[in-house]
Amino acid sequence: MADVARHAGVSIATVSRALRDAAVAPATRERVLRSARELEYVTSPAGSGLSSGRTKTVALVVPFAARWFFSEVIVGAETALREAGLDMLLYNIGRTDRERFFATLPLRRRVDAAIVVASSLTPDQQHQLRSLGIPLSLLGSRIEGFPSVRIDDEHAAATAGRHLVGLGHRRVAMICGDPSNPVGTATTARRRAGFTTAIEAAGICGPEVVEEEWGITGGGRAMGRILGQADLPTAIFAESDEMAFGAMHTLRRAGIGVPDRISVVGVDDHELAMALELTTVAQPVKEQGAAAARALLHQLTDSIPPSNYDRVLPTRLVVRRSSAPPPP
Amino acid sequence: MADVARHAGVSIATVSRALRDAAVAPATRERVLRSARELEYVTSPAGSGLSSGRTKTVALVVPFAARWFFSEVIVGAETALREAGLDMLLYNIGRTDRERFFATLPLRRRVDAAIVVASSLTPDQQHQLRSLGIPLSLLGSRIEGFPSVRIDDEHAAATAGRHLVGLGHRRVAMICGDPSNPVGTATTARRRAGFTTAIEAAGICGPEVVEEEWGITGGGRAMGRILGQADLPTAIFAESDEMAFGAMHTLRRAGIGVPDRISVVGVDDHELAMALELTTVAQPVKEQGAAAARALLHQLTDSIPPSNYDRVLPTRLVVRRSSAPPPP
DNA sequence: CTGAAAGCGCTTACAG
DNA sequence: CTGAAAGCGCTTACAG
Repeated sequence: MADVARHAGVSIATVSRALRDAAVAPATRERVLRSARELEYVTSPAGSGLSSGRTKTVALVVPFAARWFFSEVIVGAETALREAGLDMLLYNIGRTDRERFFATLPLRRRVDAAIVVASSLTPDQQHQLRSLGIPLSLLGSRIEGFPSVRIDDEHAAATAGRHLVGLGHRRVAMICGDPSNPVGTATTARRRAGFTTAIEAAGICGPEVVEEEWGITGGGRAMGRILGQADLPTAIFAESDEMAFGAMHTLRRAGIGVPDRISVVGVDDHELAMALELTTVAQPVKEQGAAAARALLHQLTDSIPPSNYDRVLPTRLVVRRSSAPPPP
Repeated sequence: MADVARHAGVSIATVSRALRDAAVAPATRERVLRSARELEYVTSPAGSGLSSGRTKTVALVVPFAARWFFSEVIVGAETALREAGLDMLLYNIGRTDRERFFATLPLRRRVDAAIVVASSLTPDQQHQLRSLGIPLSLLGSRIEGFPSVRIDDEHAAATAGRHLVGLGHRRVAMICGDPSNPVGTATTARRRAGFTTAIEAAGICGPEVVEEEWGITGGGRAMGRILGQADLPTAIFAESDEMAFGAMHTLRRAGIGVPDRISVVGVDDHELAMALELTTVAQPVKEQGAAAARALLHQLTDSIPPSNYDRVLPTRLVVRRSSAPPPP
C-alpha cells in the first residue's frame, strides 16, 4: 500500500480511501486505482481486518456436506456471498464433532456473520451461537431470536399426504430418519406431524411410521421392515427423496411393482427423482442458501438485526409415475 | 491478550509463546493457559496473521460443488484440514466465473495454501496459480510442477472395458460429458482413451462415443441418441455413474432390459449405484480430498515443495446386476 | 479533499 | 526462560 501511495504521489490514507468508496477527488481516485493496478496491489485481509474489525468472511455450518440438500445449500450460499465480495468458510460439522465445535466455536473473531444449517439446536448451542455477537441466519428451521430461511415442512408433508389420500389410498406408511440422531430431528418431527394430520383429516387412521438411519440404505431397510409385516400399505411417504430411493430399491428387489402395488412419494426433488420417476414435494434448496446469505448481507450493511426475519419458501408437488391409485 | 498477560502476571510476548509451542517454563505456560481459559481468550486471526504472515486457512477450489464427486472431495478435505486446525475457504468456481476467478485470484494474501480440483488447467491458469507463491495441490489430474492426487483414469476405464469384453460384448458404446465445456475435458479424454484401448485390444473395433452435457439428464439424452440408431450396442460404458443413471432411465422408459439386452457400467460408485444395481469402477473420493489436504500440510510444515508428489489412489471394479453377458 | 498519526492484536528477532 | 520494542498492513478519527 505504501508502494501504491508513493507511485500515485498521495498518502496511504488516501490510497485506503480510494480503494474503497470513501470520499476522494475523482482525479485522485483515478490515479490511485491506476497505480494499484500497475503494481498489482491486493489489499491484505489481515491488515484490513485488524484495523477495521471486519473480516469480509462468512461461515457456513452444515451437518452433512455431501448430502444432496446441503450440497445445494452450499452452492446457493457460496454464489450469493461471492457475488457480494465475501469469502465463505465451510464447516462440515456432523454428529461427531458437533459438541466440540459449539464449545470452542472456531468462528470467534474469524467471521463477520454465519449461516447455520440445522433443523434443531439445543438451548446451549443457541446460547453459544448468540454469544458470538455476529449476525446469524438459520436455515432449515425456525428458532426464536434467529432470522431464518426454510420451507414449511408440515405443509410439504401434508401435501404429500393429501395427494395419496386423493388417489384413494387408505393404508399408508411413512419412512423417517433415525430420531436418535439429534441432527435433523425437528425436520423429521414436523414432516411426520404434517403427514399424519393430513392422513387423519381424511378419516384414515394414522400412518405407521418406520424409523431407520437417514439415507438411501436406511430407506431400503425401513421398506424391508414394512414388507415383513402381514398387512402391507398401498403407499409410502418418505421423509426425503434419498430415503424414497432406498425404499424403491427394496421394492424392486422384492418384485413389488411401483406404483402398481405400492406408491412412493418423497420430499426434495433431488436431481435423480426425475430419472427414477419419483413423485415428490419439491423444495427450492439453492434458493434457501441464497436467501440465507442475503439475510446476512442485509444485517451486515443495514446493521439492523432482523431477529424476526422468517422467510418461508414455497414447495410444490411434482407428480411422476411412482404414485397412482391403489390396486383394487 | 494484554488482559491475559496482566491476569497471568507476564508479558504479552510470553502469552503469545505459551499459547503456541514456543519455549516457555512449564509453570509459566500453565499459568498463562489457565488465565486464557478463565478470560475465554481467543487469538485474533487478523492480529496473528498480520504479524506472522500465516492465515491458518486453506482454499478449496471446485468447479461444481453439488455434484457427487466434488461434494465428497469437500467432505474429505474439510475433515482433514479441520483436524489440523486449519479453516477452509470454499470457492465454487464453475464454468461461468472461472476466468474472472483466475484473473483476480481472490486467494491472494488470503490463504496459506490451496487445493485445486480440476481435470485441466490452461497454461495461463497454471501460471496464475503458481504466481500465488503458496503450496498447492491439484486433485483429479496430473500437471507438471503441481503436487497431485488422483486416480488412474485410463486404467479405471480400461477395467470397465475388459469387464465388458470378458462378458462377451462385441458392440459397445461410451457416453461422455460434453467436451465443449472446458472443465473436465482431460478426465473425459483419459477415460475415453483407456476404454477404447481396452476394447481394441480385444480385437473389437473402437466404441462409438456419444457426447452430451455432463450429468443425469445428459446421460439420458446420450442414451436416447444411441437408441435412435439401427445397430444397437449390447453394452454402454458411461464416464460417470451419474451419466449411467441417466442412461438407465432412458433404457427403462424405452422398455429395454438392463442387463438382458444392454449392459451398463459407470465410474465412481456413487451412493445410489448400489440402489440402482449399477456395475461401476469405484474410486475413493473422500480419500482423495483428504490426501490432497495432507499433501498441503506436509508442504506447510516441512516447507519442502514436493512438486513431484503424485499420489495415485486405487480403483476397483464393483460388479452388480447392470452388467451381464450380451443376449445370444 | 487530504495527510499525519494512532492503533487494531499479534509475532519475533534482540537483549538479557 | 522472559521482556521491551519494532513492525506486520491496514483504517479511521482528527486536523486542516
